[in-house]
Amino acid sequence: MAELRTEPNDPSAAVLERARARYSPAARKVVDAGVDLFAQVGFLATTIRDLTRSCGITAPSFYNHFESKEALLYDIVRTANSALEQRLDALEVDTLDPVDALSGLVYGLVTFNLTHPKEARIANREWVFLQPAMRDEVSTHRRRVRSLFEQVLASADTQSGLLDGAHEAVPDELEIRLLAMSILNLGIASSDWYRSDRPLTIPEVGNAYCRLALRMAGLAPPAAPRTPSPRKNSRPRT
Amino acid sequence: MAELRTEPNDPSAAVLERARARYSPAARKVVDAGVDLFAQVGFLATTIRDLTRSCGITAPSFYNHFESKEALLYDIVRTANSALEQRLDALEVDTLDPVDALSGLVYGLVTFNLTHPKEARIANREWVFLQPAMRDEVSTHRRRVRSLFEQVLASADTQSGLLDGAHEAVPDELEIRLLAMSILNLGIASSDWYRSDRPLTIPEVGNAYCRLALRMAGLAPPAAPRTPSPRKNSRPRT
DNA sequence: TACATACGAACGAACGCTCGCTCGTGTGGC
DNA sequence: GCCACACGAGCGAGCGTTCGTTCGTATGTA
Repeated sequence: MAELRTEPNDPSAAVLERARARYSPAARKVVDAGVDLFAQVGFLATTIRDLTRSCGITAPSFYNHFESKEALLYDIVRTANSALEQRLDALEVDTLDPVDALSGLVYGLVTFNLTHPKEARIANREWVFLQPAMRDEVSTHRRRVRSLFEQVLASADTQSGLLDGAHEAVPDELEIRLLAMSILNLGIASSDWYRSDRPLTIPEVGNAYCRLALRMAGLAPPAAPRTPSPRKNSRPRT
Repeated sequence: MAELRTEPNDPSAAVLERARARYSPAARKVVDAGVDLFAQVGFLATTIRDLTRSCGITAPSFYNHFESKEALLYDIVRTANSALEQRLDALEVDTLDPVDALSGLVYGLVTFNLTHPKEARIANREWVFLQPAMRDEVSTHRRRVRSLFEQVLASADTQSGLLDGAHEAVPDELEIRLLAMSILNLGIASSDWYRSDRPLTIPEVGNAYCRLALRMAGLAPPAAPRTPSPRKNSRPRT
């Protein structure tokens, strides 16, 4: 079970904040500007001069804080990735039943992406511009997260046979990977349309995506939704 | 109903091919190189010199065929968009029941993206680098496609009340938009993992995504899948 | 208190390079 | 003879980055 966490609401926010404490105040400004610009116009379209202008220094001063433009991207991506990974690992999904495990993963993923939409966008879309060595490391992290989802979906399948892949030509293993990729993409897409000034709160959207993911996995009835069971403190209900 | 179509399998391939007939052989080579490179490394990371080198001409010769690098991107994006739109419009979804309509849209979207993965990737990811005027036009096309999905999902909801949004704080309209965005993203994601040398054929994947979308919309039972009804010629079953 | 030292952080100037793109010219097939 | 299409040369602009230097402040020592 996962009742050990102390943060009541969003542990990843604390993780992300702590990771940023290692920057000096000046470097922190640079990182913030990088997060803004990389998320808004992309890594390639962002110039050092754009970046430094938006935080009140000149281009050369950038290199007092980071080795290169790419090093800044790497810092941002790695920080976001490990914050998400810590959050999902803390769920200890292998101790939960499939419904709670999948719900927890989706809720954690979606609320992370909505709470830190810029960091999430960069981690999801811009990491491909890193050099192969760094990119491979990032790739490993992403694969680890994906395998969390696949593991839960596989155990949901073997434990209760709820997936309906058997009636088609699609093997279970591929159906599971397809499902995992799709659900992960939901989380990425969520931050594309969500705006914090909308009528929905982040927990509400998180729960909506949980129901959606359960339906996708065949773990929830479509027309007569099951009454939600009492939830862990990490996944508040509305 | 939609029994008027003549192409038995993939009408969008014909549409795309016809659209390319307007290019001279030399220009066609340039377009092909652009499709390859824009899809592989992105519009910004592709240089005119990369592009022309890969099709055997020099950089200046490029401008005998296209006004600018951006004009080439615009051509590619617009062609792909209108091919997809023609394909989905031809379904005449408003004459179908919700299950067939949603299945047809998802099947059309997914098989289009898998048949033309490079064009789809460009149309989905690179169009943002166009100037505002062109981008707005592309935006309109994309909104039109999205509204096709929203319209089908809305009619599915009002006709049969299958969506379970009512039991939560999420209004139906937002639930529908969330669903539409999610299903559209499935199609985009599909071309990220599908490789044609895999054991699955494109129609198989298309049907897998159909079942997934139906589950997402609450239009199919999760554990005991409904036996598929006889299908239109535009959506072959395995 | 007073001075020497060290350091974080900023700067202007400029480097080498590549970008998208243009110009004037050559040339081969209808 | 013409014209579509290729070419080499080269443009101005902007890129990421480096360099040498300065400024202000904190700290340690006498």
